[in-house]
Amino acid sequence: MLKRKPSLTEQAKTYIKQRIQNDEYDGARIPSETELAFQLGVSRTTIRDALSRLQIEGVIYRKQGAGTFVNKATLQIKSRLEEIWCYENVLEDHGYVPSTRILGMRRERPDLEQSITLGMEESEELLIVEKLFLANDRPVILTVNQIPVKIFERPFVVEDLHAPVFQFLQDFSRRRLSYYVSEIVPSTVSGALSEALGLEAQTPLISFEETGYDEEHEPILLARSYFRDDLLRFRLIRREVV
Amino acid sequence: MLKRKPSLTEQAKTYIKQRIQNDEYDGARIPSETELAFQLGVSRTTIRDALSRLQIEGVIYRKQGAGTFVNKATLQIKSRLEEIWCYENVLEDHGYVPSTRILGMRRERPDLEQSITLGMEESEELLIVEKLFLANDRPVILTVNQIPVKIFERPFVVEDLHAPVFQFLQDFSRRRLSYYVSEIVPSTVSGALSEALGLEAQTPLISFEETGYDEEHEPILLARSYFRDDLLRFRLIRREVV
DNA sequence: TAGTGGTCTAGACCACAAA
DNA sequence: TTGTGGTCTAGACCACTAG
Repeated sequence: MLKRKPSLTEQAKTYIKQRIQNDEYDGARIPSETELAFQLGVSRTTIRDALSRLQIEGVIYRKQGAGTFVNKATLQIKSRLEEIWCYENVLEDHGYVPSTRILGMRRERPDLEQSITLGMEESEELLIVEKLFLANDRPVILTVNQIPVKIFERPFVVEDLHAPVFQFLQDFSRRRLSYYVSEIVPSTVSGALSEALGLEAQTPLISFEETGYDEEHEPILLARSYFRDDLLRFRLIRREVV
Repeated sequence: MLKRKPSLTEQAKTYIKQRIQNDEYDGARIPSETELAFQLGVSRTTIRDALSRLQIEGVIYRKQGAGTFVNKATLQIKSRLEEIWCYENVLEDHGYVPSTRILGMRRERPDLEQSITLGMEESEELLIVEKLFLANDRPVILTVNQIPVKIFERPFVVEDLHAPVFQFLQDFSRRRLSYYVSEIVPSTVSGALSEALGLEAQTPLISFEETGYDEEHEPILLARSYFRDDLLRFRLIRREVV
């Protein structure tokens, strides 16, 4: 019934997820693992693997002895904090048309903290990019990215910076962005920031202080992002342990 | 080598995690799955299951063809936002001695929004609890919990409110808190809040607006929490999809 | 090429929930 | 009691990495 490549598990996951999104399992109950295995002609282990991944995503939950169910509560959650990867998608999920504007690009020597965090020599330079994200042409997110110049292996122009950071790094450097460790910091807008985001001074807002790592778990970028929370809300699900 | 109950997977996970924390796998490389299976006298599937859970927790990462490695970058992260379950533990993780003070407890009629979110009748009442968390006797977190009175099945006194909410609900109601959906909201302190947390007015801070659900995915509590971010920082790991 | 993690199978038994 | 998900086994082959 299914073919190899992508993996059977991946295909099974997609199959089930689509049926959930099409509301084909009305009443929230999903067929049993044995039944699904028979339907797709794969082993129960493969189905269990697919369901486990959907469970991690929060799409379904299981009750021993009872069955597997669609998680209606979390189905509507748009931007789950842990899953935010590129802001364009977040804005789309909120129903906005995203666009970007490059406010500034320059090279600078890192300060002590930056050079330590990023493992740079003093003589190296940082590329600093200030980028504004707009939702339906209204400013919502301002990001400042700081990337060691030495990781680039191809030249680029300002227009290339409109692409999502991970895309930009993939295209012009030899390192790939794998994950961020983000710290949530409260602040208030002031000066240039209030102008860029179109907010009155002293408005409270949320910012992320982030370090981006590559697949080798080496830090490759520092970022600071500021959000207009009246246009954008972040949600997350908090559970007991794991 | 291992006995049943708790599950072999759970025991294997604990075994590996402890060895990681004791730094017994210096150089970051963990024995191969086959090797671990042999050492513990279980099947490779069991080991893989244990490792998968550790991977989800961010403790290890795997590279096909190369091996399994300790994730040094995330090992130091204290309060991962997704895993926050009770604030006492968060404070302990930060190295503080936690304590609590009940600032207020009263019953009120819910407003329209509250009654809709919690599925209450207009005639029902809400229990409202204001609780202050202290770290080494300094105020750090203020929470306001709102719980429908009808879910309680045993009487309680003010002292019982010092227990973590999930514990309190478990002991005195017939519903169990299963997870929160939290929204992150920026705000500034004012009035009673600034007094309780010992902050100057207008200091920016982070708050959570939360809805707590039971195991049946029915909402059972509303909460609002405010944090002093100079004493407490929240971190999270953001990855691509899942 | 050898060894690692990734995928997959077929089958077994257990724990739990609902009828 | 029946059927569900939870755990576990033994073994197979594939995809990838490193020496």
